[in-house]
Amino acid sequence: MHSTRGYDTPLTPQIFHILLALCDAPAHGYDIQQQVSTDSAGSVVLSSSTLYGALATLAKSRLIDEYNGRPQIAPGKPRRYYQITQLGRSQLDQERRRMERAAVLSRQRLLGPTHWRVK
Amino acid sequence: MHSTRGYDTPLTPQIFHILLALCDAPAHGYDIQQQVSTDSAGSVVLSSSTLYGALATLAKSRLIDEYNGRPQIAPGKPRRYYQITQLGRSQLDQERRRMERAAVLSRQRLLGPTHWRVK
DNA sequence: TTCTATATGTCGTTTGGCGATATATAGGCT
DNA sequence: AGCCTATATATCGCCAAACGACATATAGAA
Repeated sequence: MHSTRGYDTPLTPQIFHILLALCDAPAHGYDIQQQVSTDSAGSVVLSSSTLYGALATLAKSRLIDEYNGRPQIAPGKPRRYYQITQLGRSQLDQERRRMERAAVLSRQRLLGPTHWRVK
Repeated sequence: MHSTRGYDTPLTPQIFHILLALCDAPAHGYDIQQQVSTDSAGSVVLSSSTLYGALATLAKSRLIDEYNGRPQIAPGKPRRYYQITQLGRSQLDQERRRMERAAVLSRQRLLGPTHWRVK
């Protein structure tokens, strides 16, 4: 019950980019969606179903915290804000290390060692 | 019909590492499993169900080709070998570019610009 | 002969990603 | 006023991906 195994080990590209988008400052859903697109140069485009589903799971596994922002001026639906936790940061950093390593390996193997060894 | 959407857009870490493992030379399943573990420094460990399932899907979407190797010496089950295709290489390279960009961004945001800007 | 490593596979379940759809507000254009 | 687009949040249901558990077979070392 309530397992909440939470996101662990390697993060999916989608989850990685959501956490990356929250790295500098808290944001609300729509902001995250835009940020992910620009961060990934258009290669990761989150549908709203993916986005809000992922945010709910991330909150349950405590990689992010959610809270209500005040509705701007007039009464209306309060925006929901999300911020990354310390746990979220460490997971993101772990994934960052894997990707850095993987990027180097794939660069060597795809482009050849010629591009690596200088002079 | 025949959709087989095939692996596109961003690759999952698992699929990425399988393609990476096949980058230098063709290999059989068990080799790939070992290679992925070492390539990822233990952060991606493929169960056999994930491995062979993914290999079947990759073959169907033509990112890899499969063929039977001769059973070594004595008669026995022929090993199944897998090799990456040109399409597979381009998909891997596309993902490599995304990861390189993402690695730089996350490094900056996690470690701060201090580590980036020199002097 | 027992144990471990090598080697390949299936089955059933859970989770993740996403298209379709719904709702609501704000601002600009005609 | 009527319409369009962007902003903003959310649910439902489908399908594919990931994985634990299990099954099987060979070869070599202890």
